[in-house]
Parts: sequence; C-alpha cells; structure tokens
Amino acid sequence: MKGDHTGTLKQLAIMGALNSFADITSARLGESLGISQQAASKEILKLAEQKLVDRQIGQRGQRIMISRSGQELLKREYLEYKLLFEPTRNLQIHGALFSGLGEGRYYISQPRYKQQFAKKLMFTPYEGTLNVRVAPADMPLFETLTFSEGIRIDGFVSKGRTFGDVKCFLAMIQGLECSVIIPVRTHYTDVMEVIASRHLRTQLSLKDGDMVEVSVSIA
Amino acid sequence: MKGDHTGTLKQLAIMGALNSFADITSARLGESLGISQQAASKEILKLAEQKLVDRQIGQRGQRIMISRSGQELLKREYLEYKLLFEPTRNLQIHGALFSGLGEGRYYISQPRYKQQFAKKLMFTPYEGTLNVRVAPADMPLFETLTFSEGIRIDGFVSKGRTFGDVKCFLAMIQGLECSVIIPVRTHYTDVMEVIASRHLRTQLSLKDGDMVEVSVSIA
DNA sequence: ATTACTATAGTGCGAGTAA
DNA sequence: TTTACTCGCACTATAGTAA
Repeated sequence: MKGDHTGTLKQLAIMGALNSFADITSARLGESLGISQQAASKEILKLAEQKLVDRQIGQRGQRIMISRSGQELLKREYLEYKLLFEPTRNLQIHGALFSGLGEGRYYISQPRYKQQFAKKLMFTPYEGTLNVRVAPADMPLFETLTFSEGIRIDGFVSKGRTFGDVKCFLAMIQGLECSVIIPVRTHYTDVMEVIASRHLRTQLSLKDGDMVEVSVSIA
Repeated sequence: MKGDHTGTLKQLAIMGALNSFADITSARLGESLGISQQAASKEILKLAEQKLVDRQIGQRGQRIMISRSGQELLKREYLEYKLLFEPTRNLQIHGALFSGLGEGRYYISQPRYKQQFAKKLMFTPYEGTLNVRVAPADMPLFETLTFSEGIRIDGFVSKGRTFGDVKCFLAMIQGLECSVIIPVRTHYTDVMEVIASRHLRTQLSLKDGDMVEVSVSIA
C-alpha cells in the first residue's frame, strides 16, 4: 500500500514485459496509467531499484523486462484474485514440520515430473519437499484431498521403476504460493508434502517441530 | 494510478466483503495493508465516495460490502491477470454493429440459459445481444472459434422447442468484459453475438454501423 | 526522439484527539 | 471501544527543461 507499484508492474506485463524485454517509453507507460511521463519514469526507476524489473537503456528509449521476483509478485496477486472469484473452497490444514528421508526430493527431481510441474503449476518447484505431519484434528480435511480433483501430473516408468500419477493442489503457506502433492493412488498417511519455488525452510525460517498452516484450495 | 484504491478493494474482498456485509474495522484493515488506522479510514471513505463499497455505520464499528461496480472493477482486474498467466491466445476480431431482429434477446432470456450464464460466466448478462457483422478479413479468425473449446452451456427443450448447446468465450470490447456466444452446431455465419453485464450500446455509446474490435480469449 | 533532473504544487500519511 | 477530524511533515506529481 505504502509503496505499492503493483499496478505499474501489471501494466508493464500487459505491455509485453513479462517474458521478454519490451520497448516501453515512459511517455507511453504514463499514458496507459493516466499519469505524466515524468511520474511514469519515476515508477520505472523505483521498480528497477526494488529489482522488480530489469532495464536496458539506449539513447532512443529503454527496454524493460519483469524480473523473477516481479513475476512472482504478479503471480501471487493473480492467485489472490483467483481464490476470490473461482468457486473454490479453502482448506486450512495444520501440522508440524519434520525431516523426511529425502524421498520427496528424489521423486520431484525426476525429469518427467519436473517438466510437468513447470508446465502445469504456476512455478518451477525447488527440488525438495516440506514434510508436514498433519494434526490429527485436521486429518478429515486432509483426506478430502484424496477425493478432490487436483492438477494432474502423469506417471511414467523410468529404468524399470514405476512413478505413479500424482495430483497437485495450489496452496499458500504463510503468504507464500506453494503446492501440496499427493499420489493419486494414496495409501493412508498423515504426511502432507509441500513444494514451492523456493526452499521453504530457509525462506520462512522454519525448523523441525514448527507448526504451520497450509491453505489448500480445491475446486 | 493517481487515485488507485484497487489494492484496498481487493483486501476488503479477501476479508469477506465481496458478497455480503463484513465487519471490518479501520484498524484491522490498516494492519492488513501495512498502513495506520487513520489512513485505512480515509481509504474506506474514498471507496465509499466513489461508490465502490457500501457501508453500514454503527457506534461499535462499521459493516462494509463491495458494491456492484466495485465487484466489476475487481473482476476486470482478475481478468487482466488471467489473460497474462493463463496460456490463452487472444483473437482480435473486428466488425460492424447492426440491429438484429431480437432473436438474440429471445434466446439468452431463456431461464435455462440464464441460470448457466450466471453460474459459468463471471457476470450475469444483460438481456440482449450486440450483433457484430464480422469483417471479411477476420472471418478466418472468427471461424477458429468454431473449433475451440469454450465455456459450455448445455441446451434443453422447452415447450416443444429445442434450444441447442452453446459455447461462450470470454472477451473484451473497448476495455469492457464481455462474452462471445456461438452455437455448438454452427451454421456458417458472419454474425458474432456479444453479451455483457450491461447494455453495451448505451454503455459504449455505439450505434449501427460503428466498427468495433472484440478481443476474444481462447484456451 | 528519448530519460530524468529540479522546483514547486499537491496529495497522503500518521500522531493526537474529539465524538 | 469505534470512526474520523485537524495539522505537520513527507512523499508524489507535474511543468519546465537539460542531457
């Protein structure tokens, strides 16, 4: 709110700066936003300062591209709107962190899974999972995920091993966009695996035993 | 940008003011937005002044609900983000307005259609259609809609008459959210029917013969 | 053409506080 | 408890203009 430049960033994205450098003059940006050329110029400088955009400056104009963190900001914004308008329910699932044996990391680092995550989720997952021991009181909620449609990730066979179908649910953990992944053919478990674009433990300063709340959105 | 209170409006929606009155104190709103209680109070007053929210004031707080135009603002915002992040293509289809014989109005005012529009589109259509005679140069574009998946509206039989399946495509006309509807079993036509939540002719000051551009998004 | 500096006018924020 | 006023300060916008 205080220094909120989300609107400007969105306009830059609309003008083509989301996935590549776009020629955008401060005058044209100002016109789109209903502000002066000077104000638009300052907006760009501030976005660059906050590393939300990258710039290439020439003498006959500048080229602007939204940075990785800028993209994440816009995606988070999009997700919030989506949760508002799409008829989804949000399940608040609580649990305690624990360290797994690294099977999660092994699974999601399989190239065939990774390709699909990158395509079907809105982020490219960090290669590791956050293991959450679901609170007994929330087990009924967690189990409804078994019966809900999620984003389908197809299984495959690699080197004689079978990697089964998996489904993902978009979720939020402490304000961060993430995804809960569960096998389609579930065995009973109280372990919820969470993936995100970053290493959640360092990002959120979490350690074993910490209680977390994951807000899972189901269709 | 100048007097942009979209962020505040979105926060109010998140806090439950989208579809009903919600008890929201200025202090709590301020906390959510990272501003003071006083600033939040002013934000609310400005939103109310612009008729983007309705208020009920008591002595132990206020109840806030986002107005119809406020909802439309947020939906437009959502649509913009959606077009940015969902892998859609946008077809710019041009054509000239003309007056139909009112069959469009007759069709979309059928209750069975209306119910589905309200549920599956993001707006409740005004009971009338805008008839656009598609420019010959854009006919190939228009025809691709025939082969694209849209939002499916199921047909039905009423009083011995058959109303066929129809599909809708989210679209924008002069910055306004709208939808293009075409029968699933299409006969060849150069007439594109556009519906929206308002009477587009008055809303956009259009008259017969005017050229319009409709930006249709397909999956 | 551009971007972006300076100076000034205007708007917004928050502390204190009334109702 | 609330909401929302005034007022001082800071931030932001625009016009003019340099580079």
